[in-house]
This record gives sequence, C-alpha cells and structure tokens, in this order.
Amino acid sequence: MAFTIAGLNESEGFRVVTINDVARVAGVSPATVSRVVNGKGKVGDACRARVQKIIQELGYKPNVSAQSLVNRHTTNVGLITPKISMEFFGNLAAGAEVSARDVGYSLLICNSLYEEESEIAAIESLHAKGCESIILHSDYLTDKQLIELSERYKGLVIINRYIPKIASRCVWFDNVASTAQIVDLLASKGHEAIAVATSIYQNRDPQQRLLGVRQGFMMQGLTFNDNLLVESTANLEGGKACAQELIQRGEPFTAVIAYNDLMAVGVIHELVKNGYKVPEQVSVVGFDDSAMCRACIPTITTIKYPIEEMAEYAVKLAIDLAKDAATPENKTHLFTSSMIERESVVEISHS
Amino acid sequence: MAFTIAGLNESEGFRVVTINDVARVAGVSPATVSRVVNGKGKVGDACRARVQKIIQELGYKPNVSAQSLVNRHTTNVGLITPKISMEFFGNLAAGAEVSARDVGYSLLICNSLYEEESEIAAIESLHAKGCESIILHSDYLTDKQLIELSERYKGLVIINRYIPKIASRCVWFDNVASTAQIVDLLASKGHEAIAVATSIYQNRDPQQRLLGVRQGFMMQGLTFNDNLLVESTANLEGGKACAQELIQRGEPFTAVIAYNDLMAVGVIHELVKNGYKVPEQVSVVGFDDSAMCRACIPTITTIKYPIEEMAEYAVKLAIDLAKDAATPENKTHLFTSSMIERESVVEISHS
DNA sequence: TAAATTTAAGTAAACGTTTTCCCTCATATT
DNA sequence: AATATGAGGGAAAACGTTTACTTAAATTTA
Repeated sequence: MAFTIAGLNESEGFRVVTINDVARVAGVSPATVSRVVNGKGKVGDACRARVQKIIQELGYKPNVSAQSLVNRHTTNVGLITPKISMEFFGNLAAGAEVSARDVGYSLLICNSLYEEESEIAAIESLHAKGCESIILHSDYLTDKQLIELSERYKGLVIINRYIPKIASRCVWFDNVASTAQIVDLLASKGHEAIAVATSIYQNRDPQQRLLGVRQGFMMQGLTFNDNLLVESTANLEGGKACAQELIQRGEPFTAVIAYNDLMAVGVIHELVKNGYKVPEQVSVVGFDDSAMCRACIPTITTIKYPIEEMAEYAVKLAIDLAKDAATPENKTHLFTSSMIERESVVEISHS
Repeated sequence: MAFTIAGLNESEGFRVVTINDVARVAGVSPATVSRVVNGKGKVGDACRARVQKIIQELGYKPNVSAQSLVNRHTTNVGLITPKISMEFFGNLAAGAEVSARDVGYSLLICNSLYEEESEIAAIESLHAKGCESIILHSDYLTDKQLIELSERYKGLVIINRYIPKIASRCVWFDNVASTAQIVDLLASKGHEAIAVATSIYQNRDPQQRLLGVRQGFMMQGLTFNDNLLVESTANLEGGKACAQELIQRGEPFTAVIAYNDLMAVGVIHELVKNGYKVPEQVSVVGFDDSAMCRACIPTITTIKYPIEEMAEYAVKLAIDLAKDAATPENKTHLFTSSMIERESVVEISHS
C-alpha cells in the first residue's frame, strides 16, 4: 500500500526515512538536521523545535552505517571468549552487554573455541567490521603476541590475564590473595591436613591459585604437604580423578581445595561414592561461585569470581582506549573478591 | 614510525588501506578491484591474479560500513534474550554465533532482562543499527504484538514459541510430545503414583508440558492424580517448595516430574533433607539437560532441549527471511528431542 | 551610524564501497 | 574486408551521514 507524508514525494512501498527527508519536510538543510540530532553546532531554538517535531513525526533514525563510514568508527564492542555457552563466559558477556548498552554501544560476540588462530582471526574480523573496542579472553596466545596485537589495535583489552608490559589494558583478578583466603578459612576451622586438587594445565590461573595456597600456608605458619597435591583436568571428571588419587595415596586429609567449582563437585561425588561424609569428614572448597554450588549436596563454599563486574569495567576501558581517552600507562586494573560460605566447609571434628 | 608501500603516497602514521589504494597500486580502477573481491562481473585472468596479489600484499580488507551503506544491509544478526548469563540462553547464543559465523555474519546480542518495553526497544535499536535479521526470545510480548512486529521487520524470527499466524517465523520445540515421553519412561519402570512439580506461571511452556503429562497418562491408560500436582517458581527454591508441599499432602508418590532441571534439583534436595532416598524411594526427572544434571547426586534423568541446534537453524532462517529468500508461508519449524537417562530414575521397588 | 563581531544555517566535499552505463578492443561471422 | 558480437575494464553516480567552509542576518561596539 502506497503512503504519503506531507511534503515528501509519494513513494510506492516502504522507504526508510533519511536525513534528507527530514530536511526537506522541515525546510532546512541536512546539515541543520544533523546538528539537531547530535546537539553540536549552533541551531536556533525555533528551528530546533521544528526539526525535532518532524523527526518525531517521520520516525527518523540515523543510518548507523553511514555514520560509521564518515566517523570512522562504529558503536560496537567486540567480545572474544572461548565459548559463550559456558556459565563463566555467559556471565562475562552479560556484564559486557549491560555496560555497552549503557553507553549506547552494542555487543558483538565471537567464540574462539580454544584455538590460537581463531583468536587472532576473531580480532581481525572484528576490526574489519569497524569494531575497534575489543575485549579478549585469550587462552592460547603468548604474552608476546598479545603485546604485538595491542600495538596494532588500540582498543584492545585483555581480560583475566596480567601482562606487565601492557598492564593498562589488563583487567584481571587476584587469584593469589583470593586463594590464600581459602587457607585462612580452613585453618580457622581447625584444618591442617589440606589437600589441593589443581588443574593439570599449570598455566596462569592454576599456577596463581597454587601459589595462593602456598602463601596461605606460610601466613598461617603451616607447612604444605606435597603428598596432598593432586592434579587432573579442570572439570567434573577431573575432580573425581583427583579424589580417587587422593584416596589411593592413603595420606589422611580433612579438607580439599579444588581449582574450581566443577572440580569441587567431582571431588564431592567421588568422596561420597567411596563412603566419605562431606562435609562431616572432609570439607571441600570450590572457586568461581557458579550455579552448581547451590545445586550440590552439600552446597559448596567458594570464592566469588566477579567476572560480570570485571567485564563491565573492561568494556568502558576498551571504549576509552579506542578513542584515546587514555588511562595512565602505569595503572592496571585488578579485582579482588571474598568467600561465599555455604555448607561444604565445617569445623574439623576431633573424633 | 612512518612507512611506505610501493606506489602509495607516503603517509605519516597508520592509514587503513582502501579499495582505491589497491586500485592505484594495481593500476586498475576501483570497480575492477571490487569485481575481484566479490567475484562478480568479468575480469581477465591476468588482471585478477595481479589484483589478488596486491590485495594480499597490502592486507586490504573491505570497509564493512561502506559496504553496508551501499548494499543497504549489514552482515549482523541480532539476538534478543532475557539474560545471556543463564545457561539456557548461553547455549542459544553459542548456537547462533556458530551459525552466523558460518555464513560470514556476526552476532549482536541484547539482554531484554524480562521487560516488555526492552524487548521492543531492543528490536528497534537493532534495526536502527541496520541489523535486519533478528532472533527474538520473547517472554512478555503478546501474540498480537509479535504479529505486528513481524509485519514491520521481515527478518524477525521467534524462537521457542509458536504463533500459528506467523508459523513460518517460529522455531519451536515440541513440549507436549517430549513430556509425554517422560511418562512413558516412568510407566515402563512401574511408576504410577507420579507427581508433577510445575511452574506457577502457567503460560506456554509450563502449560504445554503439563498437557504432555496428561497426554502421556492417557496413552498409558493411567489416570493422573491431581492431588500430586504442585506448583511454584521455576527455580531451585521452587523445587524445594514443591517437594515440601508434596510431603505435607501425605499422598504417596514414587516419582516426580519437574518442570525443569533446576526444580528437579530443588525437589531432590528437599526430599533428601526429609529422609527420602533418591532414586531408591522416589525417582525424579528434569527438563533441559543443563550442566547441573551431571553435578547432582544422583545425576538427573532429563529431556535434552536442543536449543543450540534450534538457534543455529533460526539464524539461517532469519537471514533468509531478511533477504526474501522466502520459506513457504505454511511451513513451520518444529524440533523434537529425546530423553537422557541418568541415575535419578530407577525401576520401582515393591517393598 | 558605520564597522566589527557573533549567530544561524546553507553548500559541498568526503567517507569507501558497489554497480550501471559506456567504451574499446579482439574475435567471430558474413 | 566489412560487420556483428562479446569480453574486459573504466567513469561516475549513489548510499546517508558529518563537517569545514561560507554567507547572510542580527547584534554589539566604537
């Protein structure tokens, strides 16, 4: 059905209304309309009111592609994570989206699926799409590669990783201090024979958390028994394997610190299966505060990983960096957190 | 550091290479470069090879904003879900991303946070950004509103909902048949006193699943005992509340069908807390096949909700619809699934 | 009152593509 | 040998904005 708008040429079918349509109807130049829309430059009050009214009436919305073309930047933020369907990365994305929308940006997501090349490919593809603010959760690129990339892409922010040379682009979490807190808690409940179930991939996070454990022991004046250190894959199965190994070693223990919640659940399953009572006989601590913590019996005491807030922060940072609203070079962005106490940790029972 | 490229004007600082740069260096017109890039129109073999080489050397990437402007469409797909951090929607997003990337598109995400206005706002904002393919998971808009919207936005696809008038834009799941399967399974294990823990919000999915239960009973020649129907919120707490209510009613039961996995976990927790043995005394079934199913003791028997595949499909559909590669008006897109059997359902014990 | 300044709004170029014409050759057809 | 055909590729317009430059009018200043 054809329709007409006063002052506009009749058009058959639907045609999206442009700045020129608004200008024609309002009897001004496109430049003036642009000025009204963007609130830049001088515009008379009467004129502004008239133009605004027409914009309303016609339902004019600027064409973002045209804007991006002339402004040489888009209002998109890119997010690159291994797999958005994992709870942790879902939370990351949720935080990023909130923050982006808050400043009128949209969130563009890419799954890198744990491949080195696809992390780089994702950055390039985002950049080619005019997306200069990028949040990257990199698992496979080296520090050197990331440093190089950050020279090329000025809106690049690295989340969950700390690289001193590009400290001002790193938004990261204090694994060491957080893990040390776990030891504090356990010690305060009388635990000394504390086992650790860590990830078999000893890079970054696992390393840091192990370091945190050792530091915690030191601060408490305890010594860590290396016979109680077991490692496996950082998932449910890995947790089970760790518990099994621990049982086989025969070294007594009253608590287990798991690398993450998933492993904690695995540990609990295997312990229960082997007749241990959790938490009565063995306390277990997780890491992340994922939804599972509340689904497990007993519910799991853990460390909250504030990934959502970190992502919110990272987005603002990436946008600022992209527009050269530079943060000082020598400042980094470190988050900390605290424990969430649930049922899986109890006072040691002296039986 | 300034750099030069043979045949290109020396430039201070970084300047992104355009189609004109390629054309100049290759000694051809921009039109030819465009033809080479897009593989449209006639280009001589020698010429094509030369241009491709230059493109490689200069690292030319077409400017997407310019392309979008002239082509009058972007290569973005929008996804609107309540909250991307929820596992279900995370899976949805993951599927959508894979599918989008597969055809050279990117995924733009919006959280609607369970608000009616923001669902509409999200559509409008996506559309204003030139994103004409949109996947919407709508919880609050009415059928009427959705029908209207789909007239205005031709690339709109509704996921997880069936509206006959716009059937060809609906990608949905057969809740009824799936739930009926659960009854079949339980019946085959000798259960007859089957309780149902449903959502207190009796719209769409909950309604359909309840219908499925009734249908399942009918097919099995059993009669459903309405005293064993309890309802609460569709989360962990709700599951607990349902179990509590069930226990209080004093009506005997040997199995519980929960609205979703979360409620199933809640039910199990509460039953165990009250001294019931799961699954020995009571079998429990969930719905969705979320990660929790494997984290619970016992692991939970459930229905796999193939949301990831549905999302993959929906993205292709949305892109096709947007470019008028129309599917027949009278065809809809219905997915089915099957049970995943784990530990929480066992043969009834005649004690 | 004349000159200088400020304000308001228009003109046109630019952003980087795609695509429709059009032209020039080379080849095939009489 | 004259003509028709078609392949290869260039010129330029168009997409919808923003903005530097310009001009005309209104206001201030001397």
